[in-house]
Amino acid sequence: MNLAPEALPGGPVSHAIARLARIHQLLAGRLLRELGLHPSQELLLMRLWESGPQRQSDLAAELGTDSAGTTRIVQRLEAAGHVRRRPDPTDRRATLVESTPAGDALRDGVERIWAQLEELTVGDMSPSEQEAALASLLRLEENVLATEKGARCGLPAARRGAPPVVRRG
Amino acid sequence: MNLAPEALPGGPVSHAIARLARIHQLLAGRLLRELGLHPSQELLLMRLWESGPQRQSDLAAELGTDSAGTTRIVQRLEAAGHVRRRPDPTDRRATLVESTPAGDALRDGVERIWAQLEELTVGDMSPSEQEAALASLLRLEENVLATEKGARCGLPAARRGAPPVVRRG
DNA sequence: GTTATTTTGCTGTCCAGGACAGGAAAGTTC
DNA sequence: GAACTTTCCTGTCCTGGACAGCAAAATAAC
Repeated sequence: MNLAPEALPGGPVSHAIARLARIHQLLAGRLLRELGLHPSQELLLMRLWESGPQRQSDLAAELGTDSAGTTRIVQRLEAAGHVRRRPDPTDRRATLVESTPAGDALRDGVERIWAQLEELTVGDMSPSEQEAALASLLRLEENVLATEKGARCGLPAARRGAPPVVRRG
Repeated sequence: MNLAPEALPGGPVSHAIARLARIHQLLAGRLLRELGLHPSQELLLMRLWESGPQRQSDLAAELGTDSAGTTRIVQRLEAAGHVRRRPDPTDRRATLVESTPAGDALRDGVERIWAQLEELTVGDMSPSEQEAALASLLRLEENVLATEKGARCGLPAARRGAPPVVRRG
């Protein structure tokens, strides 16, 4: 735990991640709006396309939100006809969420958006540069994920005695 | 404009960015909550600490939000006493936003959070790995930023004839 | 078998924030 | 002086995060 190893000439990596995160999500969100999808809605749909019907609790875990938030995202997608719910035959508490044909119809558009984003992001980089960037990103993701999941080790368990200072604007 | 160069074995870089962005912002947001700051509030404060008093329009540009959103973020920070506004002597339309002593007092905590985040994110990486990751991140940020600013060239100018499909949950 | 506990999902509430429309005031251009 | 632009504000609508509370179903304990 070397808390201040040595300063990198380009600033902390976390700052670079944060800046890239913000700008990338901004851009992705704008592109996605063409399809009438909000980022969380698109993310949920992508999980369904990748892994088939999912229980809401699993979707919630993957989205990083609680069950309440997931419920509403699913409700909106359902109202739009992109998603359908059916009871889980093995557990009558649970509901399985699956993409409808109308939802599947969005897939081409979504993939086009991602291809566009990919071109804008790494279009001018050589294959080896792209691979290096990808390797770094995966490594960073792994680390953050380990913290997020395992957690409780180095983390001060945020949200304990944290007074909400800035409220009620 | 080679739109589909070759598939990388680890998936598109954009997907990796999106995943890292989401998980990193989630983690950063949780840590920040200890200080009672929301991500945008903290970002705005950091800009003030870095560059001194700023006009709201400049802050809006840096945050990527419009003037309305910036107004409210500033209002909340002002209500909490972290920020003060004073008229710009050179332009009576504009207001300069600056950090108050109470706002400055948050700086140590914020930097502690970032150091913690840095340790969790790159703590197990060698200096050369960190430098490589940073270089990749800066390169990606540069590309996305170029799209975001210059824009209008390859971008279909999102939000033109984009029907909001999923609403009114 | 009955009771307690946990899991799962829903609703309500509060808040932050993104986007849009509209408007007032100050500055700029003609 | 008139027209236009910039800067900021307000109001409105929507999404989403977080929390509390609740009902139904499943599981564990007795």
